[in-house]
Amino acid sequence: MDFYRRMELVCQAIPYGQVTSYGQIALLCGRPRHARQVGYALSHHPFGPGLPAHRIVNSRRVLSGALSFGGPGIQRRLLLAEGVAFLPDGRVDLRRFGWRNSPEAFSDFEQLFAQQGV
DNA sequence: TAGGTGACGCGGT
DNA sequence: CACCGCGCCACCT
Repeated sequence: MDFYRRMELVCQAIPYGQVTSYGQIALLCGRPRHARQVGYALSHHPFGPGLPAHRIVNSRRVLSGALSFGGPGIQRRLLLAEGVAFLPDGRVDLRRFGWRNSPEAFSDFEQLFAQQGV
């Protein structure tokens, strides 16, 4: 499905050391209200290696997919390795590491999708 | 075809 | 804030 190919393009655009949410990925894919599908795809769809899925957290800033990275704490370790800091309660500090998308980002992705035929 | 299931999110309390 | 209910939607029985 095109949605998965769009997801791959968007996820690969998440900057090193930054974090975003399932809903934001869906939005950038041009599919509002598809946050659950992003989560579904990450756990079922065979994306190639190197897809930075660990940079995606839920809107509560919690690492909900811990068990899907091969064990508890793996996602946290990957993020710490790229310099992402956590709050005392264990949640991600989105204020400092959240991926901010400029309004132009949406049209930029639309252009990329068209160019890629998805 | 109908019903259940989530790596989710928002609005109300 | 935290907690809870409800809406969401592609997939899989």
